[in-house]
Amino acid sequence: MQEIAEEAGVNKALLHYYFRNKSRLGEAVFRRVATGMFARLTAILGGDADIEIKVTQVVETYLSQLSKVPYVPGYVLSELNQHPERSHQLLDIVRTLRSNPDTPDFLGALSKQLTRAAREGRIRPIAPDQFLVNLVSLCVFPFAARPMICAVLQLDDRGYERFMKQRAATLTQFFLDALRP
Amino acid sequence: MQEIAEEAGVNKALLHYYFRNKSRLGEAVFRRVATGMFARLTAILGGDADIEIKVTQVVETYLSQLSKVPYVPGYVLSELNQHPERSHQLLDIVRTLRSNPDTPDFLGALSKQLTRAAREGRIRPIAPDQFLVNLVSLCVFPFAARPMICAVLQLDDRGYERFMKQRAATLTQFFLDALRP
DNA sequence: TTACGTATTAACCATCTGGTCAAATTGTAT
DNA sequence: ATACAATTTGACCAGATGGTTAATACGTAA
Repeated sequence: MQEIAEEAGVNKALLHYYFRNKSRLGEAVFRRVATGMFARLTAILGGDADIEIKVTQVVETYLSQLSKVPYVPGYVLSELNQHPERSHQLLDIVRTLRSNPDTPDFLGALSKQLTRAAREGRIRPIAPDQFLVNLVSLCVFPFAARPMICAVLQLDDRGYERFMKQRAATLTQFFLDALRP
Repeated sequence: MQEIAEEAGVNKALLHYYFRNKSRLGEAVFRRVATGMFARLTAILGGDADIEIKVTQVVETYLSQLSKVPYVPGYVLSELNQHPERSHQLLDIVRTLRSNPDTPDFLGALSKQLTRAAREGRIRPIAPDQFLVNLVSLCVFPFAARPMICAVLQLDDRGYERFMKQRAATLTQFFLDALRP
């Protein structure tokens, strides 16, 4: 709390005045960050664009958005793994996202879209859950695991940057290739 | 330290006797866990099996191995994101893995294998870095992000279990489909 | 100006935490 | 049995940490 107060140029007691205690402050931060991380995803997937368009948009949005706040995935994952109560909060966030904007049931919409496209022979059949997790894994993991990737691939900062640039150029095609019938 | 000592059924001072201080203890734990996480990966990828076989083996090995210690990815990622010094340690671990066993330069081997298979028209061309990160993302992320997945997909423990079972049955094919020429 | 609610701070407290040390216990070679 | 090193412990300490409170500064409507 002391550290945070200093960083904010403010007295420690003021933090308690606004957030009551440390765990509530942590909750508020998590809520804000996690919401930002999921908002655009559900918005895109809940829309009515073609599945190929959606994939393209998700990849581009995530890679460019997270490039600006690369610490987000690592933070959210750490938080989720270390404080079980965050799971409930995330559930709440997802529920809010689902009701508030114009994305009533993005998972249901996605599901129908996938089965229809498969029936028409435009893509291979795939369970919507697996589709979603595959897509998000490929986009988010490289940010959360940056130090791991740099170590294994022996990249410095510039090397990682190059790697991510190449990724932005190839990931969409990779994913769509996997869906090809 | 107190908590750890109790869990180990031992006096707190004994931990300091063996590990000197908390950060060294953390280092030792990280070293052991991270080594276990990467050993099999480099062993498989450094071998001389066909690329399709390697993919199959990595997926199967990771999904079954991590199912037994599902906290590992989350722990390693958290550790890496919160303590920058872990990056150096991981680099050290990777270096050790690379020299000790019979996997001298698994990345170079993989690279040659991929370009050759692409030249022969057996797979699409793909950069080895992207290949590796794609594969690991798809395997590891679902463990690290379990709470996230459960929240978004609204799964309870049994639902997650079903999801991972289905994943084990479909992931290899998904990845190989992406490589199809 | 006064009055009053909001915002902000300094000082303080209880507790927790990592770490140390001297003493005690155990193992073992002679 | 003795000597000596390795192991294990209880007691203690200094500093850090989350949290509280009473007092002060600030904005603003009457």
